[in-house]
Parts: sequence; C-alpha cells; structure tokens
Amino acid sequence: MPKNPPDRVKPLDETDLALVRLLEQDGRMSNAMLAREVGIAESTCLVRVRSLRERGVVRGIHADVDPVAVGRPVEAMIAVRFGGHRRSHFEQFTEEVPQLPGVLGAYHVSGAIDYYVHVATESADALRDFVLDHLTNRPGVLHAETSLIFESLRGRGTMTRPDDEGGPEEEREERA
Amino acid sequence: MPKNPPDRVKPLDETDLALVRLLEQDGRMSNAMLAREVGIAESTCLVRVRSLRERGVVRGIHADVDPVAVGRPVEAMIAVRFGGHRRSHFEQFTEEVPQLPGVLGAYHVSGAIDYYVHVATESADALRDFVLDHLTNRPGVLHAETSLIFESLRGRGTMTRPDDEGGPEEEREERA
DNA sequence: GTTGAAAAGCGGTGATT
DNA sequence: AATCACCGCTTTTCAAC
Repeated sequence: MPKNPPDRVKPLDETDLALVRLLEQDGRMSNAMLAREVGIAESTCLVRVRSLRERGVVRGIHADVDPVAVGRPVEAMIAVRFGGHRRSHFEQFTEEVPQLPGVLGAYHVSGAIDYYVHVATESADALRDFVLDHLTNRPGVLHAETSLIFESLRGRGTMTRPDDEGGPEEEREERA
Repeated sequence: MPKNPPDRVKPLDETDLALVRLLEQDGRMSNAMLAREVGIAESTCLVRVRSLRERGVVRGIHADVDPVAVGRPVEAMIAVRFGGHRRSHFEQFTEEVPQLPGVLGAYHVSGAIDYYVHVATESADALRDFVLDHLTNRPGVLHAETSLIFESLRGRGTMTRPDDEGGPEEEREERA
C-alpha cells in the first residue's frame, strides 16, 4: 500500500489536479499525452504521476467491467445492521468483506445502517448464499436487507472541470 | 458509447476473462505485459482488448481517486425514495444525477428505497446543498436519507482468480 | 522541481502461415 | 488466431539546471 495515512493533506497544485482529472476520465491515457494536455515535459509528468500514486491521491487504476458480460448478472446493494457495535466486529468486517468474490464496494456509514455492501453475483441463488454465508452469518451482524440493482450508473467522479458544462448531447468516450 | 445493448451475452473464453481480470486489477498494464501474462501474441492481445472495450465488457478504465486528497472529504450514501413512481421521473434522475459534480455512483434499486446515490463533497454544507438542490428538490422525489460514509472500501471487483486465496498478509499493489 | 536528449521498449499495421 | 518485420511513438533514465 502506498504511504498516505499522514500526508494525504498535502495540497495539490493545478497541474496535479489536471492530471488526476485526466486519469479519472481515461486511466489509460499515455504519459506523453498527459504531458501535452497539462503543458509540462514528459519526464516531469512521469514524476508527478508516480508521486500521485505514491501519495495515495490516485489509489489505483482499474477497468470498469460490465458484470453481466462476465457472468455476474445479479447486482445488489445490501444494507447491513450490527448489534452490539463491538469494534472488533467492524474491523473484521472491514478487512474481510471487500475480499469476497463479487464485492464491488463496501461502505461503513453513520445512521441506522452500519454498512452498505455492493455486490455482483452469478444468480439470485448465489446472492442469497452470499448474504447468508458471508453477511448474516457473521459475528456482530444483526440484519441484512438486500435491494436488487436494476441499473448501476457511474458518476463523473471526484473531479469536474471548472468549465465543464454545456455539452448536453455530447458523447464522451475514452479513446474510441 | 460502445455497442453492447444486444450482444453483451457473448460468452468470453478463458483468455478474455484473464485479460479482463488483469485490467480490473491494473488498468495501466501494458499490452506487452498482458500478452505475456495470458500467453498470446501481442498483436492478438491488442485485438482482443480492443474487442473487449468495443463490446462493452470493459466499459472504461478510470483512476480511483482519494476524495480527501482532491478537496472532497465528505462522502455520503443517500437513499432516495420516490412518490408516484412515474417513469419520466426515473428517466430524468437516471440521466441527470450521475452528471452532477462529486457523484461517484447512482444505483436504481428494488424495495423501499428507489435510488442510492454515492457522492463526495467539499464539506458538510456542500453535502446539505447537494441533497436539497439536486435530490429533494426534484420532480418525483419524496424523501432523501443521507448516511455519512466513515470508510469507503473497494472490493476486488467482478473477477476472482479461481486459485486466488492463501496470501493473507501479502501486499498487492499495482506497479509499485 | 524541472528539463531536453538519448536509449530502450512498446503500440499498431500489414503480410504470411 | 498466431507470427514476424517494421516504423513511429512512448516510456524511462540521466546529467544538468
């Protein structure tokens, strides 16, 4: 894991933010292209991008995969409630649940719900098994309420260009 | 947008699945390395990866950005309920909400809740404004319940290697 | 932190099996 | 599908600023 616990609070300059924004849009953009876009030398760009990754600003670069195409057509968001709220239970959950097959994300939240788990499974049966085997049947877990996902939409992410609106019907696809 | 509405149901062979898995782990892996890893020629690999993108199996490749580092330290999951359930309201929501700044994901779900919206904002104030301006104050929306996210965890995604367990304390970082 | 230049490596095409 | 030859571009290092 890249070090970032203490020094994530380092402010990024405009160039860094531009690089982050470009990589969030298209994580496969070449270093040369990134350098051109933000107006710095390629070698500098290389150093900066490496630094962004080492500092944990960019945590990783991942393909966004259509679950249907890879045999996991049943997607769900599962709201999990804990009883007792022992710290060790949360820690175990935090450590283990994201590693389970098909888990796309897990969110520890405030309020009546303690965790939301976003998962993609092979079938309705597999979903039920996932919930019973890995969530309900887990120390500290009181209840799990499953909502099937009809449609899953990616947002534009953390970065929005300051001048970024006005192209309503525009298509914005990365390196067609 | 790549064409995929009808032909997403094309079965992928083992090689395709291996490529998808590698790209899900490290979206910046070079074509040469992908080819080596899955044991095919580079040119073949190029064709296959392109095809995966065109068919929409790989929908995009994006940097996973730490919201804290880019000035959006307040992350939330917002459960939205609709009244009336008019189709046009859902369609408008589906089209517009993912475009709003800071939105990471939006999920149209079954059950008591209609949508979950995952968002990262600059501050608690900005979060309140987001909910009031863009969710509550929207045709068809009856209620929005906001849960602050204490911790956001990425899962391993849709692909898990068949032989993939046993490295408990192992570090798994892409291109250190 | 930044740079340009140079070496090494990679991406993408087309012809061939 | 796979291979090979090929050329242009890209990545990465390095001395220097």
